[in-house]
Amino acid sequence: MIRVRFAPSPTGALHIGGGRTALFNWLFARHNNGKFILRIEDTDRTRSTKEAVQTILHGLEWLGIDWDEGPNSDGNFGPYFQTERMEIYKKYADQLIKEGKAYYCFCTPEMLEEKRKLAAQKKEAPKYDGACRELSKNPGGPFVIRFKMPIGEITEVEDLVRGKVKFENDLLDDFVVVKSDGVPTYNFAAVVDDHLMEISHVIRGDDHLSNTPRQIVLYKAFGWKLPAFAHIPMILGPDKARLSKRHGAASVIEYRDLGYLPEAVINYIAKLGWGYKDQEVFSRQELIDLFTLEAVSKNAAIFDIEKLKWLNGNYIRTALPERIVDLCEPLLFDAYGKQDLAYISKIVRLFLDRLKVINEITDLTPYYFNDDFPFDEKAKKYLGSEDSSKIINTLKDKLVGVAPFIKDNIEKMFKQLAEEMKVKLGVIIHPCRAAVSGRVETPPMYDVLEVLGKDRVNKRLSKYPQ
RNA sequence: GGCCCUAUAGUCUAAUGGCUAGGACGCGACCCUCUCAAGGUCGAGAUACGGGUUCAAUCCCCGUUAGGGCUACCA
Repeated sequence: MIRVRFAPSPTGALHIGGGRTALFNWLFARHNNGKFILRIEDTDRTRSTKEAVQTILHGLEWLGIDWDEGPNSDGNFGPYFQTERMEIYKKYADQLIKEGKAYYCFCTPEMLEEKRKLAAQKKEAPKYDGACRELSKNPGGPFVIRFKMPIGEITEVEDLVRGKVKFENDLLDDFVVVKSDGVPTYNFAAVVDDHLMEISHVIRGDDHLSNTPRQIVLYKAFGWKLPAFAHIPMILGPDKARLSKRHGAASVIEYRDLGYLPEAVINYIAKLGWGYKDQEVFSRQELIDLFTLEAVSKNAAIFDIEKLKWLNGNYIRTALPERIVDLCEPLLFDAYGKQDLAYISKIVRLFLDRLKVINEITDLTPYYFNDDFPFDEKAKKYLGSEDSSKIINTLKDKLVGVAPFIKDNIEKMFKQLAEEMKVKLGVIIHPCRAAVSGRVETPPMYDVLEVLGKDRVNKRLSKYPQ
């Protein structure tokens, strides 16, 4: 049975990188008819919050990544919050102590900090010196539990993405497995949980590759079977530094709020570090069908917002128009007040080919809602001259006679007028566009006029000198 | 500092020990056209550097450089 897990620590919203780790795990599980488990690693009690748990859950839900076991959907391997598993960790820590594979360490953080500084000065590896390793007497006071790293051995990580990676145990510390407050550290809790939850494949970020030997050594100490490991490359910002808030929106939910569709975000992050032939656009089912760890790339990828935008525009164009209308509606209400829904629907449909991001809709549409919309400098150039005033006046007179006021009839009228005036269509349309929208860029003029309606159009054209 | 990972255009990637190194975003031009989009056609643009192995290296090996990660009583 394939069992994988996504194990975020709830210290903030679901990050793009976390979202992709979740996605790869989820795709791997779904592809193999396995289970996808969500485990909350909240052992950092100072930084973990309940709110963060909720935002992570919402982020996953928005992406459509559902979990078979985890918060709100219990399986047989819970609890799925690490803070609710404290007795379990204690039991296994005690076992290590009893077997002489771990020991109590009474060094204070201050002492350790001092030693680290000294080592740095002497340009030596800042590594725990094993002071408490063979303590005969208990000096009392607070203590941590350290793992007794087997020295003189090589620990090999067999990674599904990177191949074989070797580490010398001697370079690894006697790392802490239980903190002085009795809470296990990440490396210890993850191993205990992954074993107990029968995780078959550990798929996680590259940043954990260097931690893997520490975990393997624990598996060995317990005599447990190793899971398969797959370390996927990191996502970086444009400056090649680890993607973070500094680079703009870094959390999944922010992309929702910015006007991206979840399927676009899924498609984009799936392609970041994974690919299938020359294909760019994948449905969710295609991703499940085609995803394999073998096709995961080894190199870190830079998050490219432009490509995400392109994909998003793509999905907007292929989505059901009603859905896009629904997404635009609250934004337009917010910007321009409550509006007639049928009117909104007509407007949004004019912009389906023009939106890359849903939220752009408000900036594109002020002239549909206000008569004192802003005027571009370029648009002004089409107005004010004697010629343009004449054109607009003539146009206004002709428009009165167009009935019903629909684009086919409007088009006929424009073409007739152009012929009568012996000018090209553009000569009439450009000033008209400027007058009714204040812009030089709009959807096709006949559509715009129809949607605006005869009254509004007439009113706007009337503003110009007789 | 030590250890580990990575290296194909600005970005994401494909490819084989042997064709003009393929695709996508972005960029430019053109077509379409009432403008902007969308769509279509075309174009510029890459194997980090230096050594090997080989008849032949983007691919295999070594080194350098660059970037990233770990080196916490964070995860």
